[in-house]
Order: sequence, then C-alpha cells, then structure tokens
Amino acid sequence: MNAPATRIVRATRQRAAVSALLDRLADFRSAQEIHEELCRSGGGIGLTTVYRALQTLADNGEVDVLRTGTGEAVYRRCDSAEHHHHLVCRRCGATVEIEGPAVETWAQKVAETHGYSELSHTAEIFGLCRACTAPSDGRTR
Amino acid sequence: MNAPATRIVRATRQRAAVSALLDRLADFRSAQEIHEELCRSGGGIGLTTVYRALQTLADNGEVDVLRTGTGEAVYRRCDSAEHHHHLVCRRCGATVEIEGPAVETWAQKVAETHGYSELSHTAEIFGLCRACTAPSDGRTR
DNA sequence: CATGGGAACGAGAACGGTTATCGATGTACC
DNA sequence: GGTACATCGATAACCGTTCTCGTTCCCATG
Repeated sequence: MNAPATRIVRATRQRAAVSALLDRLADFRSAQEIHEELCRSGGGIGLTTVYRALQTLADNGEVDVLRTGTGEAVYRRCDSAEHHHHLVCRRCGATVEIEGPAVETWAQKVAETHGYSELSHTAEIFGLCRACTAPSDGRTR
Repeated sequence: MNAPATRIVRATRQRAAVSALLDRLADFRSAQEIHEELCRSGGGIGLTTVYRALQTLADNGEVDVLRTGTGEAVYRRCDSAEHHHHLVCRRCGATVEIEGPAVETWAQKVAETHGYSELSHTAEIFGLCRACTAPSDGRTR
C-alpha cells in the first residue's frame, strides 16, 4: 500500500509533443482532437499514448480537466497552479481562468451547515465570448 | 422545420414506473441503476425505455441531471423547480438542494467583466454527509 | 560504447454508457 | 371493431476511454 518514494517518469518525444501542443492551445480540447492535431503535424503518435500523457499531466496537476455536456473529457494547460474555475465560450472554447474566493467560501459555508466534510466542488461558467456573441455564422462547439 | 403546436406524450405504465421510482428515491441514480431496480421490482421494462423516459423528464425540467466523475449521467427528481445547486455525498449519494444566490451573482459578474453573454453555469459540491463521515465501512460510491 | 532492465509506446480488442434501428405492441380516437 | 401512430424493447451500432500485450526506446551502469 505504501507509495513508491520516487515515481519514474521518462521524457519521451510523445509526451513532449502533447505537452508542447497544450502550451500552444488556449482552449479546452478533447484527447481525440489533440491526437488528430499531433498526427496532422507529422510526428506520429498513438491515441492510447495521448490518453496516457494527458492522464499523467492531469494527475500531476499540470493540466485541468473538464467534462463537456456529453461526458467527454477536455484538457487545457492552465496558468494558475492554484485551485480556480473557468469561464468558457461554448462556441469557440476561449477560456478565462477565474479566481473565485466567493465560490470557495460559499461551498464551505453550505457544506458546514449540513454537516458535510471532505469537500470538493465544481463551478464553471459557460457562455459566448465577445467575439462569438456579435456575428452569426453557424459553427457551434 | 416548424415545431408541432402540441407535442403528444402518452402516459404509459413504463413512464409512470420511472417517474414513481424517482419520487421514492432521494439520491442521484444512474439510468442503469433505475432500470435494474425497476426490473427487480417486477414490472418489466427495457433499458432503452428507461433512457427515453429519463430524457423526456429531463427535457421537461422534471428531473435534474448530473455527470459523475466518470462521465456517467445520474438523475434525481428535485423539489425545487427553480434553478439550484446540489450538495452531494460521494459515499451514499444523499443530496441537499442548495439555493445559491451567491453563485448566480458571482457568475453574472465574472462573465460581465469578460464580455461573455448567454450564460449558464454548473456548481455542485461533493463531500461526505454526517452519517458517512464518522464510521468506516468500505462502500464508496 | 555496449548492454540489460524496465518504462513507454501503439495497434487492436475490449469495455461501459448511451443512442439508433425497426418490427411488435398498445392506446386513443373514429 | 378498426386505424393511426406513439411507444416499447431486443439488438446492434456508436463513441470515448481503457486494457492487453508484444515491440520499441530510454537511460543507468559497467
């Protein structure tokens, strides 16, 4: 049951590629989108490997994971290592990181009132960003 | 393309069974759990039908839908027809409905600041309820 | 530099939840 | 009764994700 003192994680071309791509992207993307993009840009990579890399990154808190309405997981490298929330454009995926002390205290207080412990919470806002609000060409995400 | 003026929805034994079971349950349950329970208690019902019934109920706002960490959809009939949030025990599923004006205003303000419109948001709190906090028998949900 | 051990890869199969198909069934209304 | 059509439900398809397992590659060590 005791966790190994040092978890060996090797640096490989594939992991680097996933990580680098996430650096370049500003929006939440699905594993499959990431896989597709990486394949398109030359360096071959297996879908399984993309999933594995994303999971490792997520475990290490290096990327944030969200679930879309359909239950699909989407990933994004966030600037803040702290706990935070997101304001996501449901059209183009543009994302703003939100520091939400208001939410934290709200969650804490509510849970306390009802005697709940070991808390965690989710809080994301979805909408249309300024750019996507104005015009009206089809593309919905 | 034009929507029919009146959507005909028949009252059937199966729909009634799903609806009645949801009335009896206090926790969020998956479609498959509901199907299983209904089969166990005699009245045969197809899994497809359960999914259909739940979707109809959800569309009409008669039940709330949440996504678990694994992306699975869980359903629950809520007392409040108003928009609200949930405090869910991740061990036994016990759920408290939360009216969260704090969250609404927070979401509104944040989105406004960044020029987002057409807002929606999710905010759920997970934890261990009082009953599940104290003792230590296995069952994790 | 050569080598051995094991981490990582990746193609394909399996998995689990959900949705589509389509003929059978049931219900409401004439 | 008879007809129209919503609903049912077994089965197959779907889709995202995870597992399997043989191969490849990294890297510490000699």
